[in-house]
Amino acid sequence: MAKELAKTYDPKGIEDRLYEKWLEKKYFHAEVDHSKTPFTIVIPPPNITGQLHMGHALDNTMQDILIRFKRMQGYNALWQPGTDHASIATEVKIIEKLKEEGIDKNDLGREKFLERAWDWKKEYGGRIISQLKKMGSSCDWDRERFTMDEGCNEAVTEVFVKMHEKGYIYKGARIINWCPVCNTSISDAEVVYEEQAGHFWHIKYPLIDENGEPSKTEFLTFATTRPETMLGDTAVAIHPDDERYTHLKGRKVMLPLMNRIIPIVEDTYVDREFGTGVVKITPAHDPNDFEVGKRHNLPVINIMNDDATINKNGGKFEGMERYAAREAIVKELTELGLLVKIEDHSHNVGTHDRCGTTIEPLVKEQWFVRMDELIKPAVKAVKTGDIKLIPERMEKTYYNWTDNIRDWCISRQLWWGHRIPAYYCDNCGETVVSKEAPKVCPKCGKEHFTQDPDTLDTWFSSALWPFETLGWPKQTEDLKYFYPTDVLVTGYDIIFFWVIRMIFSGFEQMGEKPFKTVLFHGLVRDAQGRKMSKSLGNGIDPLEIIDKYGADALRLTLITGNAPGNDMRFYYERVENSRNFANKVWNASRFILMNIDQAKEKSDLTVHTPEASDFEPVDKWILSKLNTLIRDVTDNMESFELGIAVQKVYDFIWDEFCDWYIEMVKPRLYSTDDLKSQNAALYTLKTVLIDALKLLHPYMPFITEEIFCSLQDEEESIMVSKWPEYDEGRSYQKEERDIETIKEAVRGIRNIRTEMNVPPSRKASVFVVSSDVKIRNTFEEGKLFFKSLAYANEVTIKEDREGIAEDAVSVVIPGANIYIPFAELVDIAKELERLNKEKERLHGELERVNGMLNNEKFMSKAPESKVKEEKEKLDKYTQMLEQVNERIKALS
RNA sequence: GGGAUCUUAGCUCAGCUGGGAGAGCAUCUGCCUUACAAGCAGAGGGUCAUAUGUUCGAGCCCUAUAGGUCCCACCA
Repeated sequence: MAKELAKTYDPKGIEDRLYEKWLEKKYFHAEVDHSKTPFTIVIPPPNITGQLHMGHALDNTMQDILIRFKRMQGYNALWQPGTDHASIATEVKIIEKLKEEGIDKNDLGREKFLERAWDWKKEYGGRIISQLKKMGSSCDWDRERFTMDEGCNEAVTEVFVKMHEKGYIYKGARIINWCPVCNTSISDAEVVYEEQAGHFWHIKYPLIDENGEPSKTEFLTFATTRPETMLGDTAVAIHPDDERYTHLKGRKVMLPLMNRIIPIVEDTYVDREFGTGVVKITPAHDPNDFEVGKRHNLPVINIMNDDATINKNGGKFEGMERYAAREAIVKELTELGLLVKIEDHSHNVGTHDRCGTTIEPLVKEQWFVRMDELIKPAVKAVKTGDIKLIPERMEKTYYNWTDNIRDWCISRQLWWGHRIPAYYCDNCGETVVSKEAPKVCPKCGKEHFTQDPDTLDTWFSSALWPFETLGWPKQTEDLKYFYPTDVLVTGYDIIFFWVIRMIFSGFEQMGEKPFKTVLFHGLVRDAQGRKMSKSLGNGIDPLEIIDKYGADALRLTLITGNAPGNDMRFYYERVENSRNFANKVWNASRFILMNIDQAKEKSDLTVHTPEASDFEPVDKWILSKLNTLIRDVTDNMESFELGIAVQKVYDFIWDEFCDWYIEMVKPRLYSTDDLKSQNAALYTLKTVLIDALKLLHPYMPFITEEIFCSLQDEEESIMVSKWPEYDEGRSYQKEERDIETIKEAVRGIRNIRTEMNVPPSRKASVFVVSSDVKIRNTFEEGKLFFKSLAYANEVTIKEDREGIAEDAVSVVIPGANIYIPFAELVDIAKELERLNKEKERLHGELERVNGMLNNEKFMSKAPESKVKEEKEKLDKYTQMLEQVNERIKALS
């Protein structure tokens, strides 16, 4: 006995209850099973500081769709979940929280700070997980991991030590990006450039004359956007071929304010066309200058402290904040008459992606990963198609990065993260990189070591995510079975941070790609197309949407109306539409359940598999349509066209199934005359519904499960049911054509009635006239439909139009004329006008078809099937035109 | 400077390998038809940015132009 369903679909309560059930039944859990093919997805681990936002909602919906689809297809589907410690993001949050309590990070000390961090993790780390569950995510929660859990720590140390041994990881003093607010180095990928309005200060340095004194008349003028860096200038550069400055070769200039004599060097880095063709060189504070400095053996003078104040190398400016120093320096230069002019200048300024602070390029000792060799297999994998990126254009973005790869700065001056396994001998300073602290120094034999205080870039551990979560460095069965994973689903915005790093790490550590396919999605933007952000306050909370419309509606909204990899706009009308669809599915199901129950009550009919002969054409029509749908949807999903696939299911359920099939079978359900026919109708309704629900389940897991359970007598779950398969034997071409003909006739009649302003309450006789016996048979079988769908009270099918009122309204469809005589209708002029319009349309069609068929080139070059198609159209339109002409003649 | 991408109905967007332009929302007209008014039946609305080419045939492919968005580089 089926359960009673509520009148409108209310997801509240239902969703949580079903999710609990799934968890209890362990449907999400995957174990190694060699009788099945694995299908694996690792989740992009959300930050423990995180709250679920629309980006997560989209990302996880896509993954859940794929996992549920593959699970139903019989794969051993594993969705590996977990969270990311998110080094800097979390550290910043904790510092903020400490600040509220009036505590300074440094006063607290490293150990206590880390205690607080772990407390934070305990408190908030689970929050996003519970939010993912609200989305319906079918992750294997028994396998939940954390990038700083024991196994991941082990993996990170293993990789660091191994790569150091191979020379891929090295320590060196190089120019790095420094965030003076976060007090740490950051990688190139973490720098975002912002167009800012600034100035160009044209400054001149006095040349040194033959007496070794600064000249009062000879100067060298150049322009800079950061005058304060002059304190660290160690040269001025010109282009070797610049004729304007040939006479200056080998000479020196006086660095004002510092009173330091610095050389003029020649370097092709200088662009002669730009500015005055002269560049001041500050090796310690500019990446390009650093390179120039290396080429000319220039000293590197660091003038800045870590907090971006001027240090002791800045002379009297020591202690000043960088911008204050800039002002003071410009002022002094002006007083000295060395400032030539100030221009407005807009330029790109590097800022820290976390905090927006302008970064300072500084020379510091840091740990780096050498990239040139590592990247090679990662490039090859994409080039050869071993790893597929969807959409394909992402490959260009990928190569753009790999072609210009630079060494990766991985050390961070932070506390929350994996501490670098490098130890320094307290006695002789020897560096030892090893999994554990060394007992004695290999160099001096002394015992005391201090571990490097720095931690690793958070992406260093997430780069290992696809295999560390499966047990690596242990050679587990899980690893052998589930690796490489199948699909990675993520936003295109972290292709450099994460995707590329996972790929080269996979090849380096595992000797195998981490995943076969990367499915990229875009950003979810607000209704105006702006990025959702905290500062704008335009973010929409997915949990609020779930609360109001249900997780299914949210999921459907996020997955439709958007091409892969494109950004999408989120607005409420779209969610409402999804919610309405959920309700549509709900009510169609309710209707079917009601009728199954009523058949039982009234006729003691239990729905069962009918005899083949019990099926009516309309049953075969919808079964055939469903069959095609199954094939198309499966194809689309297998090629990751998730939005297209669900759109087809949507259209099928709403248009074909609800608006046509259900309406067409109603008379059979309401009459108890023919139980065989009624059974066939009920059986078809139920079968089609169940398969449609299955196709829909990956997208809308909750509502489909709820209905599925109501339809099944035994306790089951749709999520472990079998994915429908295309069945050659269920393709009914003739019935498809016949029902389409009837639909066309019904639509024609409805159309005309509306045009004639005939109210639905006004029933009319309908005559179908066709000289073709096959068409007459089709209509004979479909007679009933005109009564229920086209307001007919009587339907007559005839070979000719004898006996039908002259002034009857008519609809011309291919192969038949349909007449509706209205007693008082008589606007013949209007009817003629309509027929003439139709005639014109048909003329147009014929013109087009004839154009093609009379074109020799078309006939010789177009594929046969296309020619045949057009010939059939020619016949059809010719015939229809004749019919219309006849009518016009009769009425004129 | 390099690259990607977009320009399709009033709005937001689909349109997969070239073969008669679609959806949702909005608008207009009828309907409380016993699953659903979160619904049903209909209607209007598009020289698919512009220009060239390739092709029997172009929204789709080539080239150019205009405008928008984004990514990378960072000329001090």
